[in-house]
Amino acid sequence: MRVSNFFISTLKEAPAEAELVSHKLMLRAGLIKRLGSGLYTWMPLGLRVLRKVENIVREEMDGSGAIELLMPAVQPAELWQETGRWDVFGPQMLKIKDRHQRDFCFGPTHEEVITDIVRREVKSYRRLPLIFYQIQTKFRDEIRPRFGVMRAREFVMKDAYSFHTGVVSLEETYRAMHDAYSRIFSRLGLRFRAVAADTGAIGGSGSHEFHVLADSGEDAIVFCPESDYAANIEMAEPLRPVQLRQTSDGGMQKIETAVVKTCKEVASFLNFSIHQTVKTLAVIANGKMYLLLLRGDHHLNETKVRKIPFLVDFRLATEVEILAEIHCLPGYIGPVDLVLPLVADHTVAAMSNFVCGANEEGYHLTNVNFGRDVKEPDHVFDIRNVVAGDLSPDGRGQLQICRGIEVGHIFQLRTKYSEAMNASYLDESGQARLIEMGCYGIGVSRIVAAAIEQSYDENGIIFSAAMAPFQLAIVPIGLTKNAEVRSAVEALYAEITNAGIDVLLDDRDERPGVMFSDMELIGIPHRIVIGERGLKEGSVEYRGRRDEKSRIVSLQDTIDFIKMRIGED
RNA sequence: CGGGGUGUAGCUCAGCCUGGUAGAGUACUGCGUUCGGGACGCAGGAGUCGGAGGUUCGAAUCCUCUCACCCCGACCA
Repeated sequence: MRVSNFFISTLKEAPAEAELVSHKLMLRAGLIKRLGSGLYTWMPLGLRVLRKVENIVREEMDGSGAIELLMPAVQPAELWQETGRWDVFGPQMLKIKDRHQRDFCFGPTHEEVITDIVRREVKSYRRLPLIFYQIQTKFRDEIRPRFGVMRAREFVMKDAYSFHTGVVSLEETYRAMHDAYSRIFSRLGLRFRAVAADTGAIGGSGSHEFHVLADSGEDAIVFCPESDYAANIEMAEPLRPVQLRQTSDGGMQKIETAVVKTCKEVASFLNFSIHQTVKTLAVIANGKMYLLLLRGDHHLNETKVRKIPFLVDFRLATEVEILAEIHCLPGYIGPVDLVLPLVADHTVAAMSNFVCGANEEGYHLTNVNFGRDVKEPDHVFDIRNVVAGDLSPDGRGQLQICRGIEVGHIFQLRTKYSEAMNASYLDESGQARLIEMGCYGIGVSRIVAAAIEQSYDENGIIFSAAMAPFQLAIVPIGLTKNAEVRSAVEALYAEITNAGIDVLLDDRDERPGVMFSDMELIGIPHRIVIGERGLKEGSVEYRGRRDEKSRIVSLQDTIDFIKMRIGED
């Protein structure tokens, strides 16, 4: 491709709207253009990158036995009403009406449509298992779209759905998808990690998220360097404490702490470690108040709490409710002398001689012990987020936490949709059975942003060979003025094109600095410079995008050298 | 949805406080000089100052409303 026949539009300065590195670079390199909040045009250069990602995804899906189809982006409301998700999905779903005032949505996902297809098409166990997938534009009306295509409202997703006669077959395909995803992200040159994930309302037995590792990631992921344990922070469980309580001789004491409220403040005010403080959260579930007990430095994990049967619909109590029930302001609540049910985190249940609120404004209690000063917790659960240093649940080391960008998610759906939509097959004995299902998503457009987030320098994007819009840039010096340069460039360009290498020839009449900067900004992995100076010696210059310096290559060897360099990617 | 901020040329921004003919850099067009890391000179095109209403002889500037965009938050006492 010649630049003169293509379209590149780079910017020296990033538009003010962009915050994240990848967002800035994608705009500066002219990969994307913003149309509205969370709506982006993929410019020709960006589209090439997107297509490379799509094709790798497609190859690996095809190679895993998945069959591509393409479903409509616009879906009738009736299907969503069947599964109850028309209301459940909420404001994230873009609902639209046609001219007859019939309800539709712009598909945020396609479980309903594909299940509808399969229930009509598949009647016999002989047709199963089946895996369908598509690569398609989705729309989710995000609360706050941000970071360019990272969290856009309209985005490209690969979504796959599998159908099975039983769990064994489902688990087999689930593993095959897990492996395919690992191959996809490896081929794309990404540093990633698969982590156990919460199945949420969908339920089912298994779910994994695939995260590209990046400090700017929106998700916290927990892993154990000593073992292969890795989980989303929603899911990760610390090993339960085994140490026994050691009740001291000293009795409980009430101490004036005045305006000091948070555990951190109280700990430093009383000169205790924050590890000796307990914070008490008043929550309401089913119209009843409960007290959740956490160690001062720990954070409540809402997902875990909602898995406790009587706290499924919990919410934090309001100040008014707390005043009515405990007669004290938030900040000074404690479990002592209250009849409310106590739900303690495992860590708290093993604590002794701790500090907590005195249920009186301006006062806290020290040296508090379960069984002596306060009743034993009514319930003990894991209700907190793990922190770095917690022991891994497999007992094989300390957990660490890092940031990730979720680019893939696989689910064992089981029969949630087949049941709601009555998708069944006849087994060998002629009996109707529900189809077991799995679903598997990849955020194709998000991958582009995530990859940049993971690989850039002060000059711009550094694309892996697999994702780069072009493999090689040819930058001629003096193309229009020097006939020798022109003929050498044309000859090499023809040769490289014939060799099937994706090459971009910068045939603009620009100064060299402009061309160098642009080719670096857009992240092309390899570059050849041809100028009068080198041609006199019968040589050209080569430089890899990550290289410190150029190296001289003889003109005759150029094609072989390039093939070799690209082959190393 | 709550809080904060910003809307002036394709992009980055000044001008607004203290009302008086709309600016710079960059990008773009033409000519010339340059030509191995985002050149220089001269000339030029380009903005109903987000929109509506109001105050005023006069509004980018003051007031009211509205829209868009960005950031933070949306339960962690």
